[in-house]
Amino acid sequence: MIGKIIVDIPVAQVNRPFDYKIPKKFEALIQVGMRVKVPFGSRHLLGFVVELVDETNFDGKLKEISALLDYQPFLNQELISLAHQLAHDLQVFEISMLEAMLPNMLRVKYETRILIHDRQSFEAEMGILAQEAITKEDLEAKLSAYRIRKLVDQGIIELEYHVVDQTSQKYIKMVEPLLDQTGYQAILDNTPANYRNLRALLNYLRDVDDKQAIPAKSVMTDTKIDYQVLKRAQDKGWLRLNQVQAYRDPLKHLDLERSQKQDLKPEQLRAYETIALAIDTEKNDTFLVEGVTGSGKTEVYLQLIDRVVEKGQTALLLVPEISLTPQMVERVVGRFGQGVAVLHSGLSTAERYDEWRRILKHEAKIVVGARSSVFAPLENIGIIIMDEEHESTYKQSDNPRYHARQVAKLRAKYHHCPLVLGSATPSIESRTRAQVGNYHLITMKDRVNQAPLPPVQIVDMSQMLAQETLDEFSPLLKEAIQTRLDKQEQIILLLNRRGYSSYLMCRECGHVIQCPRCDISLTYHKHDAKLKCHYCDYREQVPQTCPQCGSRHLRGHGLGTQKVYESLQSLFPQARILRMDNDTTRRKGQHEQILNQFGQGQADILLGTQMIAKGLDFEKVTLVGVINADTSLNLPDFRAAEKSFQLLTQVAGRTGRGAYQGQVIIQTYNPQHYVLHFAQKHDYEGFYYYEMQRRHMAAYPPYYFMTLITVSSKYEGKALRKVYELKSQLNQSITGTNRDFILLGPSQSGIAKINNQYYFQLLLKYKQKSQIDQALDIILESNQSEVKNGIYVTIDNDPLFFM
DNA sequence: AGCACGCCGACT
DNA sequence: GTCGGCGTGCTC
Repeated sequence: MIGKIIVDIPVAQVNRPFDYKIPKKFEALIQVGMRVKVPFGSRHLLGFVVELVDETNFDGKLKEISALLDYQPFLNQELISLAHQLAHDLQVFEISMLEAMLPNMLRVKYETRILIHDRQSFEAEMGILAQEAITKEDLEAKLSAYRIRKLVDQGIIELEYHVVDQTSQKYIKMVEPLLDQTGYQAILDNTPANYRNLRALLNYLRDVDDKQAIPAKSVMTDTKIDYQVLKRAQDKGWLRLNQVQAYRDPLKHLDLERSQKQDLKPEQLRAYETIALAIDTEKNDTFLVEGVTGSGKTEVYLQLIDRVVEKGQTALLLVPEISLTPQMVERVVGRFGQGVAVLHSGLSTAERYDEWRRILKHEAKIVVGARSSVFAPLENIGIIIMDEEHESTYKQSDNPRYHARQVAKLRAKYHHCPLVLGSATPSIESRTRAQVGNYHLITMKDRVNQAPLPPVQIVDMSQMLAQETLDEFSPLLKEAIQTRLDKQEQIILLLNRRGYSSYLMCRECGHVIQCPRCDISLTYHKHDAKLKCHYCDYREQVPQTCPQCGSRHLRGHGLGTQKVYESLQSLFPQARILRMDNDTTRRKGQHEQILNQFGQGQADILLGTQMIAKGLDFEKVTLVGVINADTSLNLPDFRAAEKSFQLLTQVAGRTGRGAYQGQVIIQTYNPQHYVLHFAQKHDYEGFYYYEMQRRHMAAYPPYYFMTLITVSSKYEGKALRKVYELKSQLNQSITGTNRDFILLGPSQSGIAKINNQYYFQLLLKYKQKSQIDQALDIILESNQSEVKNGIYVTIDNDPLFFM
């Protein structure tokens, strides 16, 4: 028996399976997906079994697997194959993909221990008496590598390589009563009064309601007896003590209020039935559910999951991290009880590991979680649902840069099950797939509570300049705030502060200078007073006056929450204001705490960055104000419009949820911008068609695929040399075979220098991924040698963020 | 990634 | 002859 093993070294040279002999004693136990310890070169490493075969092509002497680290595999065949596929698609090493799938607890540590065989010679060499345990570091500090090797050769010491597994399980002891009420009473009657402890225990056992196992700990505290007494009781045959694996149950504090099925409204019912048909027929269809905020998508999801579970299958519900609020979790757990595993970033590594094990043991049939739970080891999946599918948090921002949607698609295909993508504002890419018929489009236009979407007013802030009142609040917004304060209703104020790069805007006409080639904003570089394009490296001098209206009021734009908070306080001294941004939510749980405070009416105004736009549902909020819509509109990113539209639509959806009529006010220097025009009318479809024209004209996704290649180094010259080298390399290897291909750059990254590293990038636009795959693989491989020179190259297919 | 192996130069 | 410092290439 031969095992094909991927070893734990993320480099190109060993990015393939290695064959190992399986010793007889492991043959019955070993399975694909297990972690094993293997000798590799002169050390021992962790490896993953990816295949078990009978023959090898290797014409050397095979080594043997030295240990199994798991009793059962943590990854099944599906996930092993998925890792292989994704490693290829994402241009990462297979081992990186495998490790990204697993809970961190399954990572191992490597330790080198030193065994001293000839203590006398060793002490003579060291010049001191050897301590009991000497570490490799101690040794290396004292002796040169040459000397150490000599000692090993002479057999004076031996280096022992260990792979240290970190998994731990929590066990608790349970007491299982073996007799019934009369049985215990009978024994009690025959037990003398001086056996105080035994009598206490018998009393306790007699009165236990049902004869289910009870944690030994609670028996002991309730009866004030110790463990020895329980042992004696076991010997007498009164009870049985069991060791049971305990889970660190992250849900145990939740007060589970059983939530009931709600009746579906006609639109919901239609969506439900369409998708249910795919569940029943096990059809791998993708549905894009385009439903306005409040259209009751979640209820549809829950009922679909219910149907899947009834059918004996499992379900995966993906939500953005930020939506994974206690309310959301409660809603799902409340409906399905303990059969739900919840995976979110708030879990400790141990808790995550426990949830993972519950899934493996089929104790959890429904998984709710953020991005990485797309790898949950569910079997026989009947539906995968991805809520808020447009959210950029579904894409991992560092290697492996997978998008949960891409993974979900592969898994749904494997399981022959439907994939449901839900959003009020679908990503342009997904909406396009629906347009061309790859996805089934299901639209939900009605709000469940029949409330109309709130009216949106747009305020032109450039008018403010004339009035010499350069503060952040227009008269209209001020007045609207005052009205709500008087009526004791609540207000949400959005301060748009995404992105770190600055741009230049005319404060009189709102004009922002664009790249003539790329149709995105130019970025303002202070140090050399230039405007630069981050896609194609177009540059120009910063103009003195606005090219559109001639005004001299050109400014970089950016407002801090603190500053706005202070203005707000001085304008409305009586108002109770809560601030929510990265500073005030850094600590765990602060985010929820602020929301709870606001929900309980402990504040009048919630002022915050994008994070307040998501998923809040507060009935008394009747005013939403967007203080500066421009920031996100002018990001140097071709998706700036799309992101802005999503943000504005989302934040507008925070009002008018209850019985009260809502109102939305958006302040901007660009009142004529098409995004605002469509956002005002809550017109996603209109926005979609307009945006598609723009993408078409400027050759952006979904008309072209994009890949971003970033080169970084401590030395500017090295990075520059490399990036030009890559450019000519790419031009050579691709242009010949495929003319439908655009290579932009090199350009400086938005933040040219972070952590003393210089960043440069190339942007590839192309029509067919297969035609650039090879070129990218070559880059990945050659890049290996460059790491030694301090040059780093990263490849990001379909980048969501441009620095 | 580590580590062995081999070649070279420096120093007892 | 002994030691240490690199560049190269391999790991089932």
